[in-house]
Amino acid sequence: MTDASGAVTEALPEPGSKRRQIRPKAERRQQLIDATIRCIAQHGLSAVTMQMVTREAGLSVGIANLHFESKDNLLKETLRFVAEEYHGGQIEIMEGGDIPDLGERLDALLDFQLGRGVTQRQKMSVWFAYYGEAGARPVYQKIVSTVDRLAAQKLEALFIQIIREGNYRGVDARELATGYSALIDGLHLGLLVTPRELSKRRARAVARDFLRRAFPQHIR
Amino acid sequence: MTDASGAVTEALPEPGSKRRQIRPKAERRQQLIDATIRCIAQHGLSAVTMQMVTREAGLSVGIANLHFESKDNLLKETLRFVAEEYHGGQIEIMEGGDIPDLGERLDALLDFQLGRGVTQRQKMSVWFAYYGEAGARPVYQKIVSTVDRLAAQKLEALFIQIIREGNYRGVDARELATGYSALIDGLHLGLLVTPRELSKRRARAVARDFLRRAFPQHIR
DNA sequence: ACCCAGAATGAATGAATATTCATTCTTGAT
DNA sequence: ATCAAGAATGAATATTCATTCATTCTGGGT
Repeated sequence: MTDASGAVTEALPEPGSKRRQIRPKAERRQQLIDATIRCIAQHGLSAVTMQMVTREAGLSVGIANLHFESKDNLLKETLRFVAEEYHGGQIEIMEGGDIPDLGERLDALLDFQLGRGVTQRQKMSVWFAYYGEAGARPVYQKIVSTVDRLAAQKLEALFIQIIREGNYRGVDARELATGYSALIDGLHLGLLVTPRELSKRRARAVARDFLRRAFPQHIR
Repeated sequence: MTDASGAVTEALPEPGSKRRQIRPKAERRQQLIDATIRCIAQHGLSAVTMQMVTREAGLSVGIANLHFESKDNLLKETLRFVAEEYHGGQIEIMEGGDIPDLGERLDALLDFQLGRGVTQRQKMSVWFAYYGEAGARPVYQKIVSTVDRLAAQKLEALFIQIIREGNYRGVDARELATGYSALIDGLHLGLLVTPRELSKRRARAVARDFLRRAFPQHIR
């Protein structure tokens, strides 16, 4: 620390800084997972290399195998993170202690699912990159299924409440929940693959229409 | 050909046969594309190698670069084939000279989309493997968009006919078409990633429900 | 002031893989 | 029979990449 400017360089590691920083394991893991997400989004899952990820994270190659045992494991943990972030967010809204009105809660859910946070190309890319491999990799299926099932149950429970409150007839909560989830997934897909044909705005309109047709008293 | 059984071995190349067969270019290309589809379905896009594909096709490694210039190109052509097969099939049904009744035509479409042909894990796997990479690969986006747009137009046209025939009110054909397509994509995804939660049977019920809610006179 | 546990580095290693091309083989025409 | 065109082969090559590990560095504890 013979730096003329003194101790100011301590807090933030400057961009060009080559100084070796020692940080706790948990922090490095997250840093690497974040870098992995960006790499997958930009280059595609099949093009991601360890060198790429560690460079993106501003770290050396060896570190990835220090904190995760292997590339395989890093990819697995990255999927787990994205899956939990997405489904966790949904579940929190659906349990929704902070939004008593059921119609508003539905709207908040829609906002989360097709709003800025999730719809960012980055996250969508990652999501579908893994889906693409899921057919051949049971590990990925398992990670997604686990969180998926819980979210599906919460959605069904919410729909049951709404059906009771609105006294809707001839509507099966379970079937509707399956349909709504599939619709959202399909819209994400459209936003990712054919962004020219499907704007975020229109995607929200389509999803809202689906809900309005099922629960006319609750939506709009 | 000193084979005791005579000239019978001529027609079909037997499984264990090492005899070099010369076939026209178009046939070999298709053979390689078919093998690629099977490999992607079984091992995932990112694990597919040229050796794997050519072995699956029962051919030598050099041949892939003879008929396609590169692995990249083989993958591109495989996507084009799958996309055209899927969307081509849909479009044929939607134009449907052979099915005059519009409700029946919708049913036929649904059959095709969630029936045995398309829903086979193989085809779905391939489909979504590419979707996963599409975020990072404009080439894939372009191939899919091209056929997708045409299918979307045909679907919209069909819905317009149905809306007119049924005199349905407050229904936007374009929006409904977007929603239906997204729903089908989402259901395919569910069948692929969480087959335990979503049976083919239930997927069809969900899609049918969507259509019935929009066009009650035409569906069931 | 000194130490050392363990965090971080990156050159080296070895395995995997796309692509090439000299050679061999097949087929249909002559 | 013979031949030429071009289809098919697969050993060899060059590259890319995950993983290892001997070494260096950091920062909190004493």
